[in-house]
Amino acid sequence: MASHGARGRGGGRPTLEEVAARAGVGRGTVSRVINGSPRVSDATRAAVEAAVAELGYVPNTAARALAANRTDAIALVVPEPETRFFAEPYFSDMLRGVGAELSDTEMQLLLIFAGSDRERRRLAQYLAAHRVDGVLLVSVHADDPLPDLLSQLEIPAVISGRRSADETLPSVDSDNYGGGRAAVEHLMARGRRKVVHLAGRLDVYGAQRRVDGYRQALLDAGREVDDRLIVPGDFTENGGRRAMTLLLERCPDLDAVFAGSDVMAAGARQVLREAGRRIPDDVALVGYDDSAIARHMDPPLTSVRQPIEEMGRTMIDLLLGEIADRRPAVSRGLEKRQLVLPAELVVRASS
Amino acid sequence: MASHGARGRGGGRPTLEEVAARAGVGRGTVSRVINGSPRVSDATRAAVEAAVAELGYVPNTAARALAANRTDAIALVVPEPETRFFAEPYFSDMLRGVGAELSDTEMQLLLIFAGSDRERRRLAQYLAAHRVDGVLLVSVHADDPLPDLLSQLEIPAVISGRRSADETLPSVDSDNYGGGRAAVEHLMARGRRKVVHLAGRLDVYGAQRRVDGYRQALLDAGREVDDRLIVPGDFTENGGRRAMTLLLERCPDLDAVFAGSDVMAAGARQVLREAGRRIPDDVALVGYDDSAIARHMDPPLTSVRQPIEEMGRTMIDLLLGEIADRRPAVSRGLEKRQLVLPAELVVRASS
DNA sequence: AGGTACTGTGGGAGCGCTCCCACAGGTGAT
DNA sequence: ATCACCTGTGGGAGCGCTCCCACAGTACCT
Repeated sequence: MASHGARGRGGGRPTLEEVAARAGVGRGTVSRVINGSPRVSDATRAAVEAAVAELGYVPNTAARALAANRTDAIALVVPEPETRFFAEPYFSDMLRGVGAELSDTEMQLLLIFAGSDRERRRLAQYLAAHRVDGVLLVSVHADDPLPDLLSQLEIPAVISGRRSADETLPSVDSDNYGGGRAAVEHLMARGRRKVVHLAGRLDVYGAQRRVDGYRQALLDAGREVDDRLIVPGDFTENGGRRAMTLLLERCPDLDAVFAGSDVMAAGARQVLREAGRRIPDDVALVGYDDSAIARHMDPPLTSVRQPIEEMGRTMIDLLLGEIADRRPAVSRGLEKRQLVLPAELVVRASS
Repeated sequence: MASHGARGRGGGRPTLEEVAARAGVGRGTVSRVINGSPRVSDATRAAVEAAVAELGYVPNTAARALAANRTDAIALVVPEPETRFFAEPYFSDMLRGVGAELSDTEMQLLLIFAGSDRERRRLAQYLAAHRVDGVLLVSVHADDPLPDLLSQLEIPAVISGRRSADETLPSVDSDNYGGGRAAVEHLMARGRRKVVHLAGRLDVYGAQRRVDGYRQALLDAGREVDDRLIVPGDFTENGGRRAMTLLLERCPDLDAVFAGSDVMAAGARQVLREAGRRIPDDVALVGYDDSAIARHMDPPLTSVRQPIEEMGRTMIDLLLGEIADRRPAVSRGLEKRQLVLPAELVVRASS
């Protein structure tokens, strides 16, 4: 005459034990049903599921984490201040891909910013406490200590892009080389004779690869590569302006510019306008990233699109694999752990 | 002769027990030191802290959560699709305030989107599992079932804004009434004779309060309020255009418009331009939100600023209080649980 | 001297799971 | 019939903490 129906007395949540009692089975059996083990007869499974439904049972995550030594959570770590995170579509696209791929899973996603030193210290503490099963690291700089910290703590991790040609961590990159090639081949196919390259920061691996693509496209077409026509910007609008100015000086008869980012292309466009060059009539312009800037530029900018959302999805796949691999003490050896996804040229009016 | 120095054998992390052994004290004492209990002598505390440092001890969160029945995590729930989250400065400001206030704490912040039905079901499951100690609910609609779910699960929660005049949940709102008043008083002080109001959706409590402020400012100045000069838009640019058109019809000699949001003000501006009214010469215009739109409008828009970042900080304060209150079985009664922060008029060239 | 009341400390019990060993009962080979 | 070997099941042990009771030691009152 005390309690009544669903959940026992005291407002506490039902436990495995209570479900077991209700279903007339043992604790182990309920656990097996909850975790989808095949070693349960259909009749028993049905009985347990009924009891779960009646009691409104929800597993206690903390207890599970303690007993099984896993958290069912992964972190998306953004080593940038929040402002950049909100400003750049890169991150929201990535987040969408990650979220989509994760929604089929029981895994929980945590978003962690590590822009300031203080935040980084917190993060280190957090990782040391093993509060996540794995980490997704986006936008890593070549000298970032985070990747090393992660492997030292033996926490599964996947990075977007890569730090160098011989990246050791599992990674998902886009084909910067192919993207660069495609941009330049497109410009040549449009009949452009003098294609110059406004490069990104050359200490960023991806930017370097775009340069390689630029080079190879010219060579394959039997043209010469003039290193003086490859001028690095710093990924900013101002850098794009400076580099473009230099390029115009060095090569007044250029008729095509391949820029390593849309933002730099925007800077270049201003300089070209001021120099009286019409786009695309006098000079064709191609950017990189296919960001909002590209679509809203006047004229709309041809740009190389990276499949960021898909990269996010792929990173999750890789990471879940890494996590699964580490559960039994067998490492199934190194499979494909560095993936490269294709980039795609989006042609608009600027070329 | 087996292991060496920091952390024992087997790569496992050190436990409380090991720290206790190392420091030559009992388990309970170490726990007390870790949790900052004052009931420990200075000498003992120092010994324990040394052992902690030597072993690189980090508490196991899962064990703590299981034993103490808390998670040290709170969730920021955004009942919107991710796109809106990234598009509106409101959320990033809020997140900044929340993050700042939380960084002094051990609390972890989770960001959860609940835009789609699917995401909502996941969230419900998540909350039922009590995976967070508390919830911050931003941008709640009047008919949202989430607040009720939270109180049913007895999870501490704080909402931004409020659903009605008699909001039951702890909440942090900004002074929409005062903001509306300030806008209108400012327009009258500038010598405007005919101030009309382009209102927001009237089923949104905050929008309603802005109308109240508009009314009262006029009444206090001894003017009449004509309800036909209060036209609701729907917070969109188009809605602003439609409402403005109507207002011009009803009151051709208006010389000031108070709009319930910057976006609607932008729509109103277009209609005014097309009607040949100059801003601010013929018509003064004031918006609400002080968003990026306001700063970039031509002319820059006078607007009412809400202290969103501070609202975020305050929400955390309230929530942490709620959580703390629920730990001992004493409810210290209802204190100030519905806070209202002042709004501030930012004057620019449009008025 | 005995009482009362603190402070500081040790360690048992228990949080709700998972893991795994033990074992019953069935099945098919020898 | 005997053995080997499955499938399905129960339940003990233990994950690493917190909570709390017990108790030694000291201090200060009567």
